[in-house]
Amino acid sequence: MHLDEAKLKFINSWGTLGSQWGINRTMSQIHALLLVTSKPLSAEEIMEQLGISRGNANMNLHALMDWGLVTKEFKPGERKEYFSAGKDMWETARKITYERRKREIEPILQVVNELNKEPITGENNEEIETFKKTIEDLNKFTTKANSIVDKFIKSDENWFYKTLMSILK
Amino acid sequence: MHLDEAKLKFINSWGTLGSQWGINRTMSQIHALLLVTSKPLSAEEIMEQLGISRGNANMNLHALMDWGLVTKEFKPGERKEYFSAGKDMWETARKITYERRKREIEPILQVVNELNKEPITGENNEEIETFKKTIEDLNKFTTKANSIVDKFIKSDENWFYKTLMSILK
DNA sequence: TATTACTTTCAATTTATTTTGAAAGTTCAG
DNA sequence: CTGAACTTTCAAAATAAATTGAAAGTAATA
Repeated sequence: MHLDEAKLKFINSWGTLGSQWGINRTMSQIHALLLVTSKPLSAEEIMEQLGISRGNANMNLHALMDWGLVTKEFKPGERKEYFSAGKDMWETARKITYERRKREIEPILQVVNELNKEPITGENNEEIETFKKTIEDLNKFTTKANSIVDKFIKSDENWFYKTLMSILK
Repeated sequence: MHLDEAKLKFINSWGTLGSQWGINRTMSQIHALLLVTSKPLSAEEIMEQLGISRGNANMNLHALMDWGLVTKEFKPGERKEYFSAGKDMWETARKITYERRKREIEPILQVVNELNKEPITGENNEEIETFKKTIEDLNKFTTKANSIVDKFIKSDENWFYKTLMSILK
């Protein structure tokens, strides 16, 4: 398969996946494009290669920089900004995990913690019990999941692979 | 806080979260409602409590049954269908993980495996190398992640907590 | 200061997703 | 078979999210 075709295939798949993750398609596509391109690209080049507008490119490049997945670079003597994606998969995964935790786990913990503390009043005792039990279980589970993810985010690659091996054995 | 208020708060938060996960809001809300209700509810009751249409309730109840999070029940002598959510958080998490893996990890693996096998042709060797390296790394990483998740899905609760403790220590 | 070479913003448009509700379908009791 | 009690379907409407592109903003240089 020719490189251009392969790149395109990768970019499109990554884009589709992103959207199934609640990440917008263009953002993932830009990321994919930068991942498989050896040299930094300018906004122009990205717009052209993906066929998107300037505004769209700009917004999503900024989102990618917020996530820490893409960095801005300058070429000496040039005014234009160039962008490139970190190529270390381990770091990339960590950063994505960090952002997803922020959006997916932390909000659960917040609500569930709050509801878990508060005393619940009402007439129907069975309902109250069910409610309290559900919230309590959810709280326990989420807290554990959060710790694991946290450990992962803070860990280094070697620790991860070592631990992983011991789990999978 | 009164039970009704607490339930509402939980249902709304769970709904918002769902949507940040790429799961539709109503689906999560129905799930939340059933999670905190001790007795099975009919479609009517769900429609009424969440203020949604019959079609919407029906579609999302089916989605929840597809995920294995909700089951249909019949009351003796009644024609109506009643629905309730499994209350075991461990099982619930496993089922959600299973579905998410299907949508999030498997498609990456498929594309990346395919691209990894195929020889890449083209003029620019540096670009080809970058491409191959990225795909290869991604393949390794995703394969590992997939194994872990798989292990989690197939494991039982005790194994999980034990392993977890050893990781978190 | 004015010009040039860019980047950023955002209201308007387009596209995608969700929701509705009425009609069609099903099942069962009589 | 018929009607009642329900469930399912799906085209149309509503809502939400992403995208555009032109105008406004910024910063360096002459």
